[in-house]
Amino acid sequence: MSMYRINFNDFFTSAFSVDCILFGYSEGEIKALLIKRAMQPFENLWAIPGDLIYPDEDLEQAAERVLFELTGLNNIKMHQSQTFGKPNRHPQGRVITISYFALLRIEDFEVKASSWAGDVQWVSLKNMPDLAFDHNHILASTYEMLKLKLQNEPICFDLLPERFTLNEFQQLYEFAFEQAFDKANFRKKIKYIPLIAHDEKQQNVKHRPAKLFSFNREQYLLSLENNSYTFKM
Amino acid sequence: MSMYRINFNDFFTSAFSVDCILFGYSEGEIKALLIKRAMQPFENLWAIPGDLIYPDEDLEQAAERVLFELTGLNNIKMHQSQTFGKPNRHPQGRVITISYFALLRIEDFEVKASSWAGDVQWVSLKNMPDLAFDHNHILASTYEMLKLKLQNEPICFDLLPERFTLNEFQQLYEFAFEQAFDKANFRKKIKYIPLIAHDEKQQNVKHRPAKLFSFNREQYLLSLENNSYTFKM
DNA sequence: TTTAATTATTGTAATTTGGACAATAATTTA
DNA sequence: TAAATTATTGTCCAAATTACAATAATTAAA
Repeated sequence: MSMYRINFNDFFTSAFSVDCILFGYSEGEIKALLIKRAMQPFENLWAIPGDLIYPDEDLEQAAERVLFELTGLNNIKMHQSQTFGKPNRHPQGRVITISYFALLRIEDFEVKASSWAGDVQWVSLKNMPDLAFDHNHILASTYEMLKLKLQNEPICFDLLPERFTLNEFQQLYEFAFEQAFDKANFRKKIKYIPLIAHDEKQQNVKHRPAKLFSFNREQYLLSLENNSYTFKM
Repeated sequence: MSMYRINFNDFFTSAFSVDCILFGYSEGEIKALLIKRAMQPFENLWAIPGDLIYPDEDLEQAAERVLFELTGLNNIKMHQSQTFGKPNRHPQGRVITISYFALLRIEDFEVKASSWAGDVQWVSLKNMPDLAFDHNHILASTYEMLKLKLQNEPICFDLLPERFTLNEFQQLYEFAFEQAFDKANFRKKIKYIPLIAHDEKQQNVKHRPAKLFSFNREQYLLSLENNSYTFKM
């Protein structure tokens, strides 16, 4: 919670806000973290966590603060996506909003509604209700950006558990790109991605357990410097 | 020139601005259109054309208006890139700026400094002076975005002349990606890009003239609908 | 008019990648 | 112990990529 909460009108007639889109992956689906607004306007509607930026605050800092205040998520490094500023997107005045996003492992974090958030929940992108403001638009457009990044940067490993099976890895891409891949060919495709093969195996499955892998980030960063490998899916 | 020009202080203590980055290509180099500021702050420094957004104005509309007011360029469709908002990036108060960019053929447009722009000029990215505000940073970061788009969308044809040789086409990519390609292999790479081969040939060269091509945008758009081809370099 | 110089354009052969599909391996459960 | 299930590896063929060579068209100089 911030030290002070200034009145809406103190932001004059124009104001900036940040909207913080958290993407997670569980049960074979990509989900976004939403809050239920316990405040006018759009009271009781689900929304992307977001709020106004203080006049002396850096954008990225604001994104982290707002996310923490509403959901309890702390120290999440956010990436800027796009800025939305239709003159009437906010019913109470001119508010231009800068959207930020981050990816995380749902099971690694605990979320807790606070401040004016009445509830917090992970919602599957395939099952999105009508959201407050232009948040459906913001979310859809940021998801497109996520999919683009999934093809060109190894951010998939921020969504997968720290140790994953090659099948889980494949399923994430099948979900995002809405198409099935051949198992054998998928393994060839990822041949050069630096992975660590562990001795450990999948637990509690009713069939041959798969080997667990993790992403070798150190080696990846090295290869970036060398220009010896560029991630591509 | 707009109908009215409100005082800087009328934008309260916080304001939005747009910065309009125009990329062009000539003499084998990618260039950006800059203005010389005839106004404080940073008077006489070169800068990206940009100005404050009116409180009731759409962002994209603002970008087009500002570009026109400062450079005379009319009806240029701009694409959003990123938003910059460090609290002290503007010496006279809090200004968050949303950067937009567009590509055009330098020889197809005439630019003319007006409003508070003292001069306008195309400047090679390889030879960029110190710019006003954080404009070097904004420009560099938008150029990165341009390079990404050059790989995934056929925007190269917005930079090339309407009719171009395959070599000019190749040189544009060699400039952007700072690497040489094999001529024969480049032609294989672009095999599926829908081009129209004209009977016309290059003029005034001291050697065998190359055939001229143009981009078949209609066919490209059709193939987008069919999902029969996706541009990739 | 011929020839050298220069660049455009096309071709070839070896290698690598990609996709379809089959075979084998390891595990659980009945 | 066998059936079921999924993991993992292999094979074959087509397509793309790479390096490099050959040929074609034009200008300019001899």
